[in-house]
Amino acid sequence: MRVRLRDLAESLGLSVMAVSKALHDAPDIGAATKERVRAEAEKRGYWPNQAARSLRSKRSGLIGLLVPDLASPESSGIAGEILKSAENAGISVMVGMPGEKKGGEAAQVKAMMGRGSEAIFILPKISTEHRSLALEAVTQAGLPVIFFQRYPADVGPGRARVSWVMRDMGQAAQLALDHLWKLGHRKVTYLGGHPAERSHAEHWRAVREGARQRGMEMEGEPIMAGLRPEDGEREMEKILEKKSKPTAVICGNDEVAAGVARAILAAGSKIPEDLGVIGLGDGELAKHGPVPLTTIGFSNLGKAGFELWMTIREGGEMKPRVVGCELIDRGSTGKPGE
Amino acid sequence: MRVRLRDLAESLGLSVMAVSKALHDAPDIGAATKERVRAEAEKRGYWPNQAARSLRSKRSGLIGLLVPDLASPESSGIAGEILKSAENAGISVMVGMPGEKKGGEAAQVKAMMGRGSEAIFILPKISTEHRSLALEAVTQAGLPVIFFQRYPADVGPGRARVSWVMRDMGQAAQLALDHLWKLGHRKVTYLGGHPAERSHAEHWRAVREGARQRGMEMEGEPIMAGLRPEDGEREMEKILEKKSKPTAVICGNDEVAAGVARAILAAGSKIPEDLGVIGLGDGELAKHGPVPLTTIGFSNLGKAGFELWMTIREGGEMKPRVVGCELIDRGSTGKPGE
DNA sequence: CTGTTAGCGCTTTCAA
DNA sequence: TTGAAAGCGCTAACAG
Repeated sequence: MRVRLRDLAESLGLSVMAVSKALHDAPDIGAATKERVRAEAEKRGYWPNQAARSLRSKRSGLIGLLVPDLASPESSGIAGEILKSAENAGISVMVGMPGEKKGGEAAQVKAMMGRGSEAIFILPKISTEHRSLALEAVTQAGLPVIFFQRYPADVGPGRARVSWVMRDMGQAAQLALDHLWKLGHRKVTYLGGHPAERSHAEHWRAVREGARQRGMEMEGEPIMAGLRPEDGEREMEKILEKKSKPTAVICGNDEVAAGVARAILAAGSKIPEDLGVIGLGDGELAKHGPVPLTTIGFSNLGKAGFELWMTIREGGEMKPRVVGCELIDRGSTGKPGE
Repeated sequence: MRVRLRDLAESLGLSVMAVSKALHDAPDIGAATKERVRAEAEKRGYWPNQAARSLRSKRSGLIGLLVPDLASPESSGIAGEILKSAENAGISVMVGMPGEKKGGEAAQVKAMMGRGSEAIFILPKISTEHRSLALEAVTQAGLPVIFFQRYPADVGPGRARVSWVMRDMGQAAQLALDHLWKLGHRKVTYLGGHPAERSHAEHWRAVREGARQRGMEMEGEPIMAGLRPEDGEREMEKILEKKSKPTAVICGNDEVAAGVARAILAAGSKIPEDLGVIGLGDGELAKHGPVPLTTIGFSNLGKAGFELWMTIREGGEMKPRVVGCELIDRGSTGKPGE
């Protein structure tokens, strides 16, 4: 932290205020002066002390982002989208990854608010129960909160300054079913995720409804046994031992689908000839896992959330948003029994 | 930003200073007073304004982290390790992901310094040429910089306040070669990454040297054609068309190895019976890619870097560090020709 | 068009 | 063991 406004002011023979205004391109400063100031600032390598700035003014140009981890493609993907949007808008981001330590989330949120964050973005963990503590502190302080992908059960649209962006799981289900239906599949199994997880429950429900409407048979109960590849692998092994088998498996995410694919190949069956697999998310494993996966890709959730906040910041509405999706055919689905 | 020290002071009938000291557990405040202050702070939900604090004191408890992206398992992994270490130490982290925009890096670094960052952590992009600009600004400000994984060519240990943590690529090469040698492989191919990339060049060099020492034959030129799965896939297809083939392929990272594995399977060959594959990094694709990969796992680089900084912060040396590795056998290697 | 005054919330320094 | 004074670098509000 070297050069201050005062240093510039002194060497230019101006007041601190004039320099500040010039750098902010205020309308009441002469063009010639502005130019002189800018040149000097450039020459001496000035950059503003944001701590001092946000102590004084309301806008800090800083947001806080809470992530559960960065290992899963889901969270690192969304986090990356947010960081990119933030850079384009000239906004800085503090990132916190609270561990299991009790009160860790609240502590991180307080640190973010203490540094002047204008909003808190939260990528919740799957279990969203104990979220409320952190949320309490934030909303009490009057900061807007944006949730991504899921949100705790106890917040409703009535709650002050809380909003969220979600993926359209209903559309995702329809796309998958349409695709399979057109190929000729009439019997499918659902292999999903965490039942307490609203978006996954919704996905499953939409698949079941959509299948019923089309007159498609759902083989077996929905299997909600986790979202990791090993979960998919384990459950698929069980399915393969049964007499009655589906012709395709709709998965709750790409990781489960990767595990499913591995189990199918390990059993000596072929994809898509013997069994079709369809993922969700278009992540790394959909492209480079056991087989290239037909999957559902969503449009940019992080960007949508960031834009939602920008709207709110300018006084706009807090209405939650839903982003759409498209089917990406990589050949892990085909006509059944071919 | 609600309750201030002043508010606490007023309701407790103390001075602002007494409250500040009590919360900092200063030695010159009575135990009873401390307790009263803490209780009140808790009750009213006080948390400090860090902007004001770092305006006054030297230690801000904030660091800046620059990442090239979060999509690759490499960068998101290290970033996650850093965030976790930071949480444990009660340090906040600003994260920037500069895009291609010119001057983006420098701008982000300035924003970090402007908010009082005590250090800048950099996960460089593969091409480290134009790094110097950002670096210039930081070192000029006297902040320590820690590089992860690679560092620009123009910084040496002589340079003030710059250090780095690296992976021991030599050891990684030795582990891979030992493993293959013991299994009976006598002819291997190297399929690596970016030649301008110091650590990958070093890996390749160590593999070549190690092979020579053991009397192992290197089949073909080292192939440095990229680090993505599609690069590995494409190059492996070429190798498979040749007459003279190796019995195992040593890859520059897990992603390349995943591509290699896919090409081998696509050609109808078996892993490890027809061809062994060995990765590097123990990432997601090593566990859940086309086949489970035998690979080299490194110990926690992010943590090592964070600890290096903590040492420096307490006045310790800036000596760069190197972290070790171990072989993880997941069965993509076996006896040749079996 | 440019400058002055005041003060954001905290901590450093020094006095009581 | 506690408190008063001063000021970190910046900007809102108002004068000139």
